[in-house]
Amino acid sequence: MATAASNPYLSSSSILSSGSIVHSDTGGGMQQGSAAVTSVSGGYRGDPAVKMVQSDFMQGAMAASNGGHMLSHAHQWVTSLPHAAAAAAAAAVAAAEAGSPWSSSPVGMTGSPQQQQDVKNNSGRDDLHSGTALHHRPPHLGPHQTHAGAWGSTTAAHMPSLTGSQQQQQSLIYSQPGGFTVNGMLSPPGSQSLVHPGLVRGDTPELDHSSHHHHHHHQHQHHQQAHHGVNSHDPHSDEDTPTSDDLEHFAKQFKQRRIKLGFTQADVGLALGTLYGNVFSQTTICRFEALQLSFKNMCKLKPLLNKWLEEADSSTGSPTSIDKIAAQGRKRKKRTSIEVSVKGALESHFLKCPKPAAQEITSLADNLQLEKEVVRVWFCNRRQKEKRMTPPGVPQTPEDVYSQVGNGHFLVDYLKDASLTGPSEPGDQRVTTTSSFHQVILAH
DNA sequence: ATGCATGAGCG
DNA sequence: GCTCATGCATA
Repeated sequence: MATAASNPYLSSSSILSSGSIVHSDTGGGMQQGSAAVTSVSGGYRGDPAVKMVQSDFMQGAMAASNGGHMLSHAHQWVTSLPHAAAAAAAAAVAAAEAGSPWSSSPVGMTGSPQQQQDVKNNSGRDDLHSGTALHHRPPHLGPHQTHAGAWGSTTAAHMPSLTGSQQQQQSLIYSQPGGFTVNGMLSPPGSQSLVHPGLVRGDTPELDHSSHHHHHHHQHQHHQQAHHGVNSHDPHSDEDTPTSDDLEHFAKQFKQRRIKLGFTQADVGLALGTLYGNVFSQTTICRFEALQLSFKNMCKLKPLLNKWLEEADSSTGSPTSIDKIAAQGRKRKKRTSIEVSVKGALESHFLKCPKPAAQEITSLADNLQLEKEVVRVWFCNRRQKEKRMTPPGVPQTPEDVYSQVGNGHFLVDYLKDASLTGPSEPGDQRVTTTSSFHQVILAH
């Protein structure tokens, strides 16, 4: 079933029987002549070996260098227009529930009844501490360090300097809307009597991570540190603002510990919620470990994860009741799957112009037969991707594989360039930086 | 692990 | 409409 290509944000129109239909789409993996929206193949469900392909990046790069496609596909679904058929199912589901477009729907949803169990369910971990225990009871909690708002303020104070012109931040402070956990127990939204949000959050992770400072990094002396560059900053920035190396190291270590302890990324994300009231998804944890977040974001999460780490290995066996977080409510647009060939085209355009004007997007969308919105979002995501710490397609351990690229820490440098660009930076320099990076990759 | 999507802020 | 943080859905 094609996704609602012609009807993105659904119209509350048709009323279908719901669930079943929608399911056939994703579940069966069957598509009837949909265009770009269709998923290409269903190949390897669970084969870890094959999954690493950085198709997107590589393809794009190659396409660009070759001057087009690297693969000449016989299939040209791109041409077939999904239009009509598409929307039906999606619309139906939503319609059934509420008036609002993406209203939640207990039944149909987009096709996946389950939340997003990820890999975790299969991991041996479940067996270990079955049912219970993803969360460890914090041995200490309320008592110490009760700097209400310390988190936000502290962070806020430093961030601006390193973020430069564009990484304006928004939410440095989180407040947990629903239930949060105090001792590893989930408190219902209404009955969080024991501790008030402020207290929980007052647990400034910031200080935490610094106190936990591990042995320091190694070589690397090239360049300045990732942050303080343009701004008058305190020399000891090492304390509060981690360097790229710090982050890299931490991330690596974190992952290792996590695995050692038998937790999945999802577990951690959930635990963070119970510890701080900030739940994160497997995705985010994963990206953190892979350094695929912005420098700033990495800095923000580090303290939290560090805290979790401490909790995790300190409380060897004090499992507490576990809980699954509440389901999320709203409806989401069906994920559009873009054809490789189309991606290639988008990539080429991106290389030429990372920031196409609205009109250009429109024409592009027209040519590729994609929704304008899809194209727009694609570019947004693509740009965002450029800004991440670790460029796609790069092995996690540069030293091992691409050591020739200077000092093996080229990523760090890349990072610095990216997140450092002073206040006066237009913000497109990253592209330049990355471009050279691309070439480096291609060279191999 | 990652692609496409959502939404809050900020012009 | 962009940037950013974040995540559902998927490969």
